[in-house]
Amino acid sequence: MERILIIEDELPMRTALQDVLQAEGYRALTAPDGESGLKRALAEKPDLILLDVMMPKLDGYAVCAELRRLANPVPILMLTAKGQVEDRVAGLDVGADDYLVKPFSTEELLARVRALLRRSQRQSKVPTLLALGEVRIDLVKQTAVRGKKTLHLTAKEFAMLRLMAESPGEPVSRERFLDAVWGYTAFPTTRTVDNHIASLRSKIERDPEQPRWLKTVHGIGYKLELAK
Amino acid sequence: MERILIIEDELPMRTALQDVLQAEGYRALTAPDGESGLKRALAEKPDLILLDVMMPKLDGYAVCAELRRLANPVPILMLTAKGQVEDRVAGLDVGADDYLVKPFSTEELLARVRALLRRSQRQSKVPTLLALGEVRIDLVKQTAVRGKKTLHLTAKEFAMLRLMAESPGEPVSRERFLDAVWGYTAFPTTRTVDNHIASLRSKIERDPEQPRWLKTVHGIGYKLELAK
DNA sequence: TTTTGATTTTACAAAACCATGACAATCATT
DNA sequence: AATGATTGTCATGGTTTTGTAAAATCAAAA
Repeated sequence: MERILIIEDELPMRTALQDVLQAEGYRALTAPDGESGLKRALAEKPDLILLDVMMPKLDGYAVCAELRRLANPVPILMLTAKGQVEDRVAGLDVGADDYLVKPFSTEELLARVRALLRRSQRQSKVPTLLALGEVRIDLVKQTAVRGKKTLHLTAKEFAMLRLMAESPGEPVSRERFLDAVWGYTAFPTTRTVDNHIASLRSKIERDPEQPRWLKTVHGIGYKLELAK
Repeated sequence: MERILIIEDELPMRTALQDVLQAEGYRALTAPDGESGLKRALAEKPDLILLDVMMPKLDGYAVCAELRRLANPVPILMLTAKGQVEDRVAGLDVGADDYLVKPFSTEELLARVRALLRRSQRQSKVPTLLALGEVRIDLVKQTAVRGKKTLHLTAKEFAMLRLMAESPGEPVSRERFLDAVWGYTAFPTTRTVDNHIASLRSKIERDPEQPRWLKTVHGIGYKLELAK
């Protein structure tokens, strides 16, 4: 699940943003001023930054400018006080990706957050086509076929495959499955992961009891073994 | 690399636009007024023009009108001052392709720039005509027929089809529908999307209960399956 | 204003999917 | 081989998601 850093000095606002984002399933990190925010941004590499303009010590422009000076491409959504044109120009100048003028609605915030995250996701490079014997899986279109017969996998199953495909051959722990696939707002037991794995195997393995691709790593979790 | 001509008299705005576009990997050309802008447009044949409305000498409308009079098909994105409705109408009247009301966000700007560039690129490659069995849909003219009978689709329905047709076979989430079709300032429920899909199906599917083209992707959203 | 059509909301049933716990099988270690 | 821990599997009940009709709302045109 995506991690979003909130840099905002006013406590009520900070808390409100945190709540909204967490309720939506994002992991929210916070910093109460520009200085610590900058540090945190560099240390934790969030997927997105919500950045207040008006702050003591280092203001939003300065944080943004410094991140860009360090060639950090993290998407930045600036939160500015009432629409002043200079604000906007200054924001664009220092490299913010989008702007939101206070007061704004929760929905509008979330829509912009989604849009920015989507944009940066599109640039990531995960293999989208898996070839497992005569089974072909398209992780983008979310389709799977065995020869000519289409296999029906569920959204969770695709998400699990996607996670394993990110690091082929490397074991993925049940905890990691839960964090990445289920997010931070749902808490099933690790047993649930096993069930989904079993279901996946019954669909993509020729002999589910002797899996060729979806291997168990005893004491750890599971891994996806690509052609070899 | 696409070349974008910025015709804008205010220096800070011009510079900001230039920076944003260059950061995004476009080549940005500039002109400080309508007269030189028009010359430059004709001389350098940019792939897109950002055109401010309010300018000394030749204003944006005049530039746009003149280009069109010369049968120049370059995509034009008009930049208009805050909420003057006449601006919009007038802009589209003289042949602009899209318009953006100041103040706007970087993300909005880039989204429209991308959309316009995509559209002009696609005009040669991907047909704007969808063939779904005996149903034919023209996404540009916004017309649809089943055999000889014309089907009446609404604006929202065309917009949804267009979004899905951009990435045939790939699932489009309800959030993405809402963000892309409804925008960042209107927030219907995700249920609304379903209703529009149902309506679309009833019009374009032979058997809406067993859709051949407009498929559900459980847990995600919908996708448009083109001929296979 | 009234009309008309589009859009959104609401509500509920149906379908698809998921989580859980029990127990069996397997594994790693002694 | 015995033991304790881990994993596989199944049935079951519950939850979420989706389809769709009907009502409410909205907006533009007449």
